[in-house]
Amino acid sequence: MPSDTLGFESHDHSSCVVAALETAERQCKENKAQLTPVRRRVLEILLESHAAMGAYDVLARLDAEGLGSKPPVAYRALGFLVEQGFVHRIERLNAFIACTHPGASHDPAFMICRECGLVAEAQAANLALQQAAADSGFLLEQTVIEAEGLCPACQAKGATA
Amino acid sequence: MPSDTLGFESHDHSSCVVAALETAERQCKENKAQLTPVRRRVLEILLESHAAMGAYDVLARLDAEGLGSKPPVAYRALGFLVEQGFVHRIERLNAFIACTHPGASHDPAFMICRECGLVAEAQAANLALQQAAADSGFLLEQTVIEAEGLCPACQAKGATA
DNA sequence: TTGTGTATGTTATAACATCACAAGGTCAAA
DNA sequence: TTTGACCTTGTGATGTTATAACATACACAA
Repeated sequence: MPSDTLGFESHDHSSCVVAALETAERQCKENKAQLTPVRRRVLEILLESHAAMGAYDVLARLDAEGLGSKPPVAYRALGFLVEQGFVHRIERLNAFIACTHPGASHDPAFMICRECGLVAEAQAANLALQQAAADSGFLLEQTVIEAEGLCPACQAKGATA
Repeated sequence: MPSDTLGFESHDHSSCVVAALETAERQCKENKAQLTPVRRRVLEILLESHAAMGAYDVLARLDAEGLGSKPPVAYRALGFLVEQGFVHRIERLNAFIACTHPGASHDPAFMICRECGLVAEAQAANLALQQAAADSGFLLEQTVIEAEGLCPACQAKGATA
């Protein structure tokens, strides 16, 4: 039973991958969206590591497997997965990460370790921001919340720079 | 007395520019940092419009004025201004914007109008995120909070797409 | 069988960002 | 006054991220 870290805690990774893929399959069926081989494979690749990956890293994997070699292939698949909510884009890193709880309601926040690159997903709606938006009449459609800092492991290692 | 919008409300723009420049000058003196001509001009350019500008837009202005034509010139000046806290980077837009209240304590949040591109800066510390970080042992150093939606004016215009 | 919609393949290019090295300027220690 | 340390700028080359535009293929229904 292999294990990895997620949300800075260890978890059963193989079952988490399987569950995420099943959820994606089910939700695509419901939405009449097609989880094609490329799209499915990209989701698998992102699920393998819970770290954020750049589009070109994903593309390199696809290329090695003969699934496509040109940027649009990766960007289209990633775009689809983001649309469906299976993958999130991390603006700060220009990178993508598989969603930790697909299907669940979504206003995700991310904690990014600047030392090891691990990214944890949290639910953290920003009430103060919602208040500020309401006060100024701004119609809030989507929010990006990304925190950078040190994960517990890297703090323990005494990393500072 | 010219006026422009900021935070989606109108304000006295010329006095706001002057005040921001004065604050920058003062703070640089205190920090023994040099507000060189290029750096000062970049800050002025960003202050002119309260919209976010890309590094290459800024560079085009510098080039037109004979202050530099190569990307590093713009990126260095912007990097300096961000470091000093006079300018913020908007990750979502890969763009930069002059700080609305330089000198004040900073954990800024931004509201970005997807229709007209106007950006308002708000103070909106995310308590839920701080709680989540504390719970998981993550040391939170910096947070990016960027909301996208429609500003009051664009809502009034009936913009939807 | 033809049209329509969705997905993919491919070329080219746009947009954003940094590296590496040279050159000038200021200022203080020698 | 010179030397060296440090900061800033100039510049060419390159690296990285992302999309436009157009062609092709395939599936399914009219």
